[in-house]
Amino acid sequence: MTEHAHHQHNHNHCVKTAMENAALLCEEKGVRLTDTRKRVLELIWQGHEAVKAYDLIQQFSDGGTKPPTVYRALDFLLEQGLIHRIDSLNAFIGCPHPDHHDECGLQVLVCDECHLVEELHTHDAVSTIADAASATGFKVVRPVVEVHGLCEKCQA
Amino acid sequence: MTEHAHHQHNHNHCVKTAMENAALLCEEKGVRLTDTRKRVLELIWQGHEAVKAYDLIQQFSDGGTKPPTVYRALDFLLEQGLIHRIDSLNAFIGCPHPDHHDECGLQVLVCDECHLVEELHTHDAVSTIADAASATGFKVVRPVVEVHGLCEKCQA
DNA sequence: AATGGTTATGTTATATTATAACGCTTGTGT
DNA sequence: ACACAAGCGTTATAATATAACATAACCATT
Repeated sequence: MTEHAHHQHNHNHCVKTAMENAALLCEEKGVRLTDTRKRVLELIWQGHEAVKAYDLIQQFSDGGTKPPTVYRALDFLLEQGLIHRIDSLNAFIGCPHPDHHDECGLQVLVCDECHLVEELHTHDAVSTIADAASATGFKVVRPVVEVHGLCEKCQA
Repeated sequence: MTEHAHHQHNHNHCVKTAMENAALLCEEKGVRLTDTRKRVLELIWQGHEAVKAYDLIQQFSDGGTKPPTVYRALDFLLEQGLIHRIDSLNAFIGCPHPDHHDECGLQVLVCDECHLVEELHTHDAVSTIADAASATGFKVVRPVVEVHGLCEKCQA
């Protein structure tokens, strides 16, 4: 059984857990999880698919929420490690375990069909790459692995 | 000695080789390396740093070259494997070995200071990740590794 | 509860990156 | 020469993201 059985799960539980973790983490760090930030995080957690910034903006029911507001919230959430940015999609995804910050960088499987994103934590792989990098004199700061392909569902 | 001694090398040679390889490859594949495409490839090969699309556009001395022209050339060069797109930078880099298409996906070291990009080919790492991916039922199509950090020069 | 500093948000404008759509030109095979 | 496909020019616009400055909310200290 993998960490994420996406097929058939009570997603409300995912959202609830994520929001609780976020609240705790911000409490601990002494940073403020304001309404806007909370709202953006909730919207991102509507599913396990990566979400685009302008989709978030449109989902604000008030209709008056402007790009900078949302981008600022996204920046905050990124800084706190509550979400990740998927560069190859220009999109954002909730982090399921914002508490332990990752030594092995960000590793994600990205479905090209449905944009489902699942995290990996293959520590071996990244240390192999880090070694290769160091061998060339490069100082590794932030390894990112984005594996594109098809999720189980979309392999129909 | 690594593949790229960036510090002190005759870069004209890099460009020349790249252009020759490109010509050969296109010949072989029966696709046309037109003037625009050649020009864009040359401009990208002005250095080993990733180059932004709009910088390319501005570097066309005629001044009349418009975005679609350059983006079409970039699309062509990407399709032929003559360049790579660095998602985390929205930028492009020449591929030093467009002839053998890579089973281990794209792996690059990206300097956050100077945007120097160097390719890796750590086959092990990617197979480790691919295994982990397969274990979750994911079908890997295109693994991408972008390691951010500091190149030798920029570690001052 | 007033004061003042810091943090967060609102607002307007604009920068940056990329593509759609359409018509013309050029190349290629017959 | 002809027809078809591929490439390019041109205009407009979509999609993504940030700068700059004004206002408001928070909160620590008086």
